[in-house]
Amino acid sequence: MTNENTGKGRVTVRRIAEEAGLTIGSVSSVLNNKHVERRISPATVAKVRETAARLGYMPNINARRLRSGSESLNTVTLAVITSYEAPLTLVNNIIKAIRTSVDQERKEGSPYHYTVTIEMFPAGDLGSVPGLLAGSHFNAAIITNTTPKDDHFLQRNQLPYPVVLVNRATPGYAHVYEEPEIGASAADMLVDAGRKRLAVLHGSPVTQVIDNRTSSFMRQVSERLGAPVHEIVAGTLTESAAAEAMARFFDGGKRIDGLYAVTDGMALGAYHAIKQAGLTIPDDVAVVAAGDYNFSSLFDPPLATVGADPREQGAEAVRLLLDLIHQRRSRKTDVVMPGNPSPRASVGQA
Amino acid sequence: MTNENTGKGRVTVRRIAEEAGLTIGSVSSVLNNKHVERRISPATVAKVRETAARLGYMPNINARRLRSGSESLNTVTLAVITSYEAPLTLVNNIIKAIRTSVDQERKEGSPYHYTVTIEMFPAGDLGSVPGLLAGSHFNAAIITNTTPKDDHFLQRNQLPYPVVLVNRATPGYAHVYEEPEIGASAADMLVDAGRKRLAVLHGSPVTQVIDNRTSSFMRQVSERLGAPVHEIVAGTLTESAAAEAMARFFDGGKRIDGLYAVTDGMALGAYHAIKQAGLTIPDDVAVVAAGDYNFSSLFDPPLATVGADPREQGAEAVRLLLDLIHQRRSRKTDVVMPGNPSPRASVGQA
DNA sequence: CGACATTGCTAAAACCTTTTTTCTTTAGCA
DNA sequence: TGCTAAAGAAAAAAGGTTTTAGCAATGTCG
Repeated sequence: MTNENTGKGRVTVRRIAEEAGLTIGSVSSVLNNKHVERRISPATVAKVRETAARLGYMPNINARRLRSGSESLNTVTLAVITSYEAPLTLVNNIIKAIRTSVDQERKEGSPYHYTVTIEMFPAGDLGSVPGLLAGSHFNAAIITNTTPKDDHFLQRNQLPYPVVLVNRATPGYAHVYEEPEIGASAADMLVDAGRKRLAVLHGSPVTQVIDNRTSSFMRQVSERLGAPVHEIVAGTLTESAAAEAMARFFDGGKRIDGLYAVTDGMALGAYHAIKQAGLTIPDDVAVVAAGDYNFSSLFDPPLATVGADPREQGAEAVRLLLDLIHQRRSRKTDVVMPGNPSPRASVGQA
Repeated sequence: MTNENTGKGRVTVRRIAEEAGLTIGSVSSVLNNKHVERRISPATVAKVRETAARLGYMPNINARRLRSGSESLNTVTLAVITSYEAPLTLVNNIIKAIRTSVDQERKEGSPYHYTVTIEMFPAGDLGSVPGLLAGSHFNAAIITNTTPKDDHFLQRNQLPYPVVLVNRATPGYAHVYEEPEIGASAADMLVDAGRKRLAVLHGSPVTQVIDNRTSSFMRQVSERLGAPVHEIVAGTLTESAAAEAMARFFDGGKRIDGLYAVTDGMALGAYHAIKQAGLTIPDDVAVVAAGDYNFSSLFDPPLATVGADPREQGAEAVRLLLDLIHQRRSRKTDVVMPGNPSPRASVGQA
């Protein structure tokens, strides 16, 4: 049984009321299971239920929340906005950080309720997020995994609500971003370990963060070695795409002794391809990656990383956003996350 | 500058209007940047802006969405509900599946707009999710990572809107769950490889899925070997907790030749501990895990898994939910995901 | 048999916005 | 001066829902 609502717009309580020959109020009482206290007769209850089911009634959540409860008065809607293609690990950390902070506030007696929504956009098309410009869908947002194109969009259109960008700095917004020189630190690790023939492994989408990691690495290598860097480009930022790209690279007969992967997930893929090619880490190829996961120390051999702790980064972004929302201007408006180098066995360090 | 709203309830446009000696309509025009077309004087614009900023105005999103746009008429709010403690990998897959399905529908001319919200609850306290019983916050939900306690809650309180449980089957709900016998398949893999001294590695929270994986493994081992199974319990379901628990186990002088990890992330932790202990995989210890990630084939050695593809599982849950929402009853109401065994090197198979 | 409850429903207010319509002032011009 | 036009702001309507107050008919009881 498909619903019988034939094109006359969405089914509302009013529509049900008309159809059933009743008042909006009575219908509402039944639909909210208040028919006992409101003394609605069983026959009426049945009729309303039947009609609602037949028409495929779906309540308008906005109207419902608007009307009911002082609770709605203090509801703040937060959006986490990310591109489709990017890995969700950072988003996870942000979501968890939001829920943690919010619960904390709650315990401290804040009257606010928070709702968290997720919006995704095709990389480069941030503008397609509904309600983004008007602010009609949320009160504040954390935006991440943007491409340079998206950042330009943000610069052209100043969003009229509190926003924290987890990304490269963009004028006019609060932001949290990892120290830009982590690619350089990675280069240092490899060069200091005596490696000469280096490669960088990256892929699409080329978000600002990825671009940053890549370019600072290449710049530093060029500065210290004066040698070119192999650029190995995977189709996506996934582990398996990384493995494939590396395998292709080795099949091409190319040889390197040091590799920088822009995410540690990609490094895992690279590990596999390297071992597959009969090479050892770090003796034949030293590997270092930017750290997104928190378990790269469990790789075999433990993976050297340089990078900001993504959990800390998520927490910092949320802290910033809540400060903006509550107009606590005492706090700073942007945060650079230090990229702690963790030299580990994959570059020959204990 | 903290906002000056002193406890008189939330700041609304009305409040701003009073404070500024204007009408609601004028205030609204300014706040929506319509002051040019609506011919509001610059002085008034400034006054409104100043007042809004001073009071810390935050628009009521529900009221805004209710009023503006036919778009709001066809908005469906979907919730993804999960426990805090559980890993978000399944949730990721669900979110991505939602966005994909929804875009697909969109292209096919569906008039609906979808909003996705995330709700989290402390494991065992599903009831604390706001709006859960009344359905006042969303039109439909996918609920996952529940504990047995949560499932009882769901059974006692039938939720008055479409719900898909990603979990063990619960009467009265549509559900997607992985084939219950995957623990048994894992046991078979280990026993068939000639392993006799087996252990299972799990941790909190003990969701239905985890419980299922564990108990079917133990049952099958007991049936086939008649021998007891070591139960190694990690603090959480994370990689590092798994590594620690395994290290403790080995430190206790215990010896095993086969291990079943309830998630492949935990298997990664176990790998590390096993190698740390000077043992090799699979010669000394064969390892098999239930597959949550999609890169376990890149582990060293490639990890044997039995498990449902989490991407497929997410997609299936979303398909089910949309069917329920649109009352397409032709489709089935529950789905059992087959647990495809992937024997790999970690159990001595190519 | 009149006061009073109970039943089952209707009517209307309220939630907070946005948008459209209407009204009042002021300015411009002949 | 008398009229029109423009500017600026007020007023009202609309959006879907829940809840409160109330009304008419019927039943109960002293």
